[in-house]
Amino acid sequence: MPELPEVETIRRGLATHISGRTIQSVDVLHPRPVRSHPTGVDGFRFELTDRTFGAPARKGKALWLPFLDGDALVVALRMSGQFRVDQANSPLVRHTRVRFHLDDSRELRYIDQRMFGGLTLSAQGADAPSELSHIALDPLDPHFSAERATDAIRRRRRPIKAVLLDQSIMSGIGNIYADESLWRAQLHHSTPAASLTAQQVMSLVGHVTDVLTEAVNVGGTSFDDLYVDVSGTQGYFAHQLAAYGRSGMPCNRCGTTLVMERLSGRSCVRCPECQPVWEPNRTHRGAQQGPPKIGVQ
DNA sequence: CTGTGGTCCTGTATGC
DNA sequence: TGCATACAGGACCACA
Repeated sequence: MPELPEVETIRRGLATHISGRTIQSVDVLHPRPVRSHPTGVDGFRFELTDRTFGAPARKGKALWLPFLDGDALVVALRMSGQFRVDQANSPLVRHTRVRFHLDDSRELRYIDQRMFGGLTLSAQGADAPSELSHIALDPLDPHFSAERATDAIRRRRRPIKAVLLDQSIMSGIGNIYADESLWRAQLHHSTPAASLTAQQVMSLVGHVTDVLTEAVNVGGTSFDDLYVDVSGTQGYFAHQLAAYGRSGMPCNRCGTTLVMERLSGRSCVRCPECQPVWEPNRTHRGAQQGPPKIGVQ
């Protein structure tokens, strides 16, 4: 569920609350989120105890919590994972799965309704966990290059939305911000990425960066309690969504009724007027001409 | 390299 | 009210 803005909001919350804190003990309330740990639930509890958190980090939607000893806890929140930092004796919210008892009479709690997510101990992963090496830079990373991302996107012939959702090309985007970015760029989700001009893709990458930045600034998008920050507070970007969740409502640009469609199982909301179906050989070059030349000088 | 569909889970909304 | 079905912010896998 959480996309980059939500994960970044969580990361910032954790940075202020758990950096420098030592884990005194661990309770695993459900084994599923710890399924990747080779020595099981008991091994996980034992190996996490007595470690001290450094500064939480993020790459796209992936989060990791470095320990001062050089290892890290890699977190995949997937659809419904979240963290809370609460007083040790405060009531547990529903679906609390793992509790880390800290040395300041508070607890870091991992909550996950659907449990698609999980926690993985990464050996020597404090700086750059190998588990995340396949994930590309996200648009808010200081080393991100819009030009390189544009080249990588235009090398694919798949539908542009599928490319946006592919975390190995450019990371951080999920279904919400993909629809928002495509609406801003006035592109249809099925348009083959390779059929777009460099200018169009540069513009799209710019819109992606803008949307993610604006969403981070208001704490992400909350529709319900499935996404809240580490204090339980909702984000406010839902009020600014132009496409996602607005099918049947008027387009903010032209007033046409937005429609919902599907692309390989994911819902897509678009404006039929502003984001028309892509036709080969209409305005831009066809995908059959092959990928653009890239990386030349 | 593509696209599709199933899978991991739980909960909610909708329709009959 | 009960029951069945579809769908949900993600990502991985097998398969064609």
